Amino acid sequence: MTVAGRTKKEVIQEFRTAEILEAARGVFAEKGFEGATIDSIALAAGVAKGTVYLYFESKRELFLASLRDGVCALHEEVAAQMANAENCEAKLHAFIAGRFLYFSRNHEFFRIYYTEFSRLICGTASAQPEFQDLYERQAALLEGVLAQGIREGRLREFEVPRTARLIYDLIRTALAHHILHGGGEEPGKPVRAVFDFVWKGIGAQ
Amino acid sequence: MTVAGRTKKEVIQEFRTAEILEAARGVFAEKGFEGATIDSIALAAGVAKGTVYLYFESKRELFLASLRDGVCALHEEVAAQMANAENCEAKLHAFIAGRFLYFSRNHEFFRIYYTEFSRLICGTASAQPEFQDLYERQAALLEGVLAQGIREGRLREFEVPRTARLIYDLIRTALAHHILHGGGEEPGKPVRAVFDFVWKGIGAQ
DNA sequence: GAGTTGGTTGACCGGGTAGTCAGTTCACTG
DNA sequence: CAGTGAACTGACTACCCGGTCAACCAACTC
Repeated sequence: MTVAGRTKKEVIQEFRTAEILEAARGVFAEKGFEGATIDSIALAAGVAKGTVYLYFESKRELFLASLRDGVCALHEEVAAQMANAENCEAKLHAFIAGRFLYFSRNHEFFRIYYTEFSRLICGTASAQPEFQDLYERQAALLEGVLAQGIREGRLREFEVPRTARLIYDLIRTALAHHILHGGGEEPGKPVRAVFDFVWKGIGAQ
Repeated sequence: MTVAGRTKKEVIQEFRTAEILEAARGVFAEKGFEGATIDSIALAAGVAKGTVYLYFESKRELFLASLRDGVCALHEEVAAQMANAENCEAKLHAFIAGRFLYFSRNHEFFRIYYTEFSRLICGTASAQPEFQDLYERQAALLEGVLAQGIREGRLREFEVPRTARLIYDLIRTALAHHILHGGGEEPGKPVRAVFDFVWKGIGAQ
């Protein structure tokens, strides 16, 4: 029997998968990859440990799935907002503000995102190659804006890839402080601080 | 019997401590805290596992010791160089260049430093409270320069603590790329890139 | 060279967890 | 309502690793 083009089996699978993924996100966020146990994820999802292994091959695979999920959503949301912006200043602002907005709505995912990117830089990521891509897609978004800005004379001349990385990492760490220590401060202030810092630097005039 | 005011016992203890610490630094750098095992550290140091526990209370304590060591040396070196600089621009430059120089000479320590600071931000540090201090001492160094610069009209007005953190983290991530992916590029270039970015921002003029 | 002292060793213990699989449940079918 | 099998369970295995400690040297003393 099928409903709306999906068999019962598919519906159940989808439901369980989502249920386990959500639990995993919470536990991984709280405990980190090593600290999280499959038992605790199963408990949080309200299923037995064995069930987790019916839907995900291994702990690592489960972790990756929850990471991929979140990063793809982030990328799409930010890319859409940037597409709406007209000039490079607005696009850069959208890049920053979009991230702050997304993670304000996805607090717990931020911990996973942050630690995994730190590890990526360090070469100790659980997900080296699978994840390098996701990083580069985002960096490309930013590099495009910077290159455009220089062509248009709106930005001074600098090495684009290096600077894109600086900005990218700057946003990530600013986000870390906002999300993890910001005590619910609304994102307008840090967004402005980051944008001003990037745009104007700290020098007078 | 004593030689140069130190008993034989003290000499041996000092030697062993240094030997184990150095091995630990290498292994922690390569594998991270969880990935490193006391067995492998002992092997690298050329002693038995039990011996490690004669000189350090626990794995955690050993990790902390290797961390403290390096961070204190870094702090002193940078503080000294900043003291030599005259105006706030030179001091800021010394803060950046000093770090690049120190870690160019202490590659493997950087991995430990970097991951532990990332974790500190995340609240998953192995060394939360002991380490917060070290962070704050460094941040204070930077905040002092910024406050001075604003008073003197050399810097535009901004929130000092927030901006100090931005700069601090910016340097850390730039260092990460330089040390871990830079392929031995000499540090002059990234130092200039970071300094210019901080001082002038990316906007034209 | 027997005795003493103190640094060193590595087999062992206990606790913890990723992953497995034989057994159970239960919705659905004929 | 008996039969079937897909979904689920959780006790169990195999392994790993931090930390301990009784036994083992080796240097030094008398």
